[in-house]
Amino acid sequence: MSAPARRVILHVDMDAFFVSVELRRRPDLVGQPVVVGGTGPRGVVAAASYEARRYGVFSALPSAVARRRCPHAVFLPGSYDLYTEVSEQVHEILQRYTPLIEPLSLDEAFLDVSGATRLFGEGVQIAATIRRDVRDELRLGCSVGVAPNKFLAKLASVEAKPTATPERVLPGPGVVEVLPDKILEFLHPLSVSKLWGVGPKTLEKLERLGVYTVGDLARLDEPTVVTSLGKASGVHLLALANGLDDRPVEVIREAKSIGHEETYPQDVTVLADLERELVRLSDAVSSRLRRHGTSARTLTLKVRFAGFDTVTRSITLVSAVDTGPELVAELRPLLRALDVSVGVRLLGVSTSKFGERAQQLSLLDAPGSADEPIRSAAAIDEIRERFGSAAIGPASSVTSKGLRLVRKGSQQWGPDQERTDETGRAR
DNA sequence: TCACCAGTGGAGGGTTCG
DNA sequence: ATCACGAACCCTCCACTG
Repeated sequence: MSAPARRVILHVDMDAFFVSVELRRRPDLVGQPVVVGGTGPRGVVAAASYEARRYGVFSALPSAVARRRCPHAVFLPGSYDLYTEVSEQVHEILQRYTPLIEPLSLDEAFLDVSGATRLFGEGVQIAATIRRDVRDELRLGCSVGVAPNKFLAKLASVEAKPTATPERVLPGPGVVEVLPDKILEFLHPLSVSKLWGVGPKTLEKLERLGVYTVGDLARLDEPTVVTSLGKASGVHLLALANGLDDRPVEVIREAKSIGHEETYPQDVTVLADLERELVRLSDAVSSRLRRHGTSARTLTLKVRFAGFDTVTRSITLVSAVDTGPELVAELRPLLRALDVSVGVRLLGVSTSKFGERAQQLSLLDAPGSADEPIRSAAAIDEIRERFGSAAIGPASSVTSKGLRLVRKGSQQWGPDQERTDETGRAR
């Protein structure tokens, strides 16, 4: 019928978010290289100030490398709860301009402001207003991309950002718009690696086809691209290369998997220790499942060995489960089937294929029968709710030596300095 | 009985993103 | 010269069904 209305999409991206939040309470560090992230030898950088970026420090870089590149940088461990809180404050500001917000992470969001322009002005005007609000009210900087679709808005926000060269930090324009009639002009000169979905592996494949820029890709025919990249990825990337992206801004995205994984300060070689860790992880994941009011049919165990090679082992059940013991019962055999003698650096538990827990059909469900684990799990959840999540842990997460294998609390960017040697025993 | 086909779903691995 | 964590999505292989 009628042509689809032209969309106005914003991509809002906080500048060096975690670092900027820290600098609000450490004004003495403003202008210095500051790094937030894992502090241990196996940690990674979560965020780097633009001054640190001058030295080639960026997020996901191993902390050990970052230290070498920028020894005089200030390293901070990071406070995830605070970032979550500030992220919500940013979200509240965005809410003033549209309810159509799709958070991408703590520091990024898409906004569909197509219906807001009459009230608040054109896209760039809304973008500038948001930047002003965030700066004045939260003392934080952000960059905004404006475009007819999500993908172009994201590329535009990159152009809007400050840049760090070895010599200095250059402020960015803050807001960049890609006008509908300038799309290909903007897009085609860009390196194909800027496309959303083109990582190192895909880039290699594309370069084998002689593709270096987005324009090069746009000139290829679909069969060629599909043969090289597969059906789904090929079709999608080709559309992007032509500036086409009709994915809507999705306010609510249902989680499709819930999991938890941890890297250990030292490789674990003792199966019994890993089984204890399995109990801990299963307990944590099942608790989150219940908090989401769901249960899972597919359970996946992930093991990263000392040599960094990684395997997953999964099992799909007939009916969904949501308690720690149930997860452990299914996953332990999968763990035992692996040879862990080389050492394990990471263990993970993930759940997917969510569904309702199977109803108890039996007429014989006396107390102490099949639904008992459900009730005790609910009781544990209630205690955690009231006294904090550290209040209860499975008894088996305490080793025979009475030592917790891993600290409580979140392990967001890798293990801290190893602490098992407090006892004088490395192991 | 065999070969093939289409569809579905599980298992395992891989890639990408922030 | 080391490499986190959480999640989404994709691909390939395979078994099963009709």
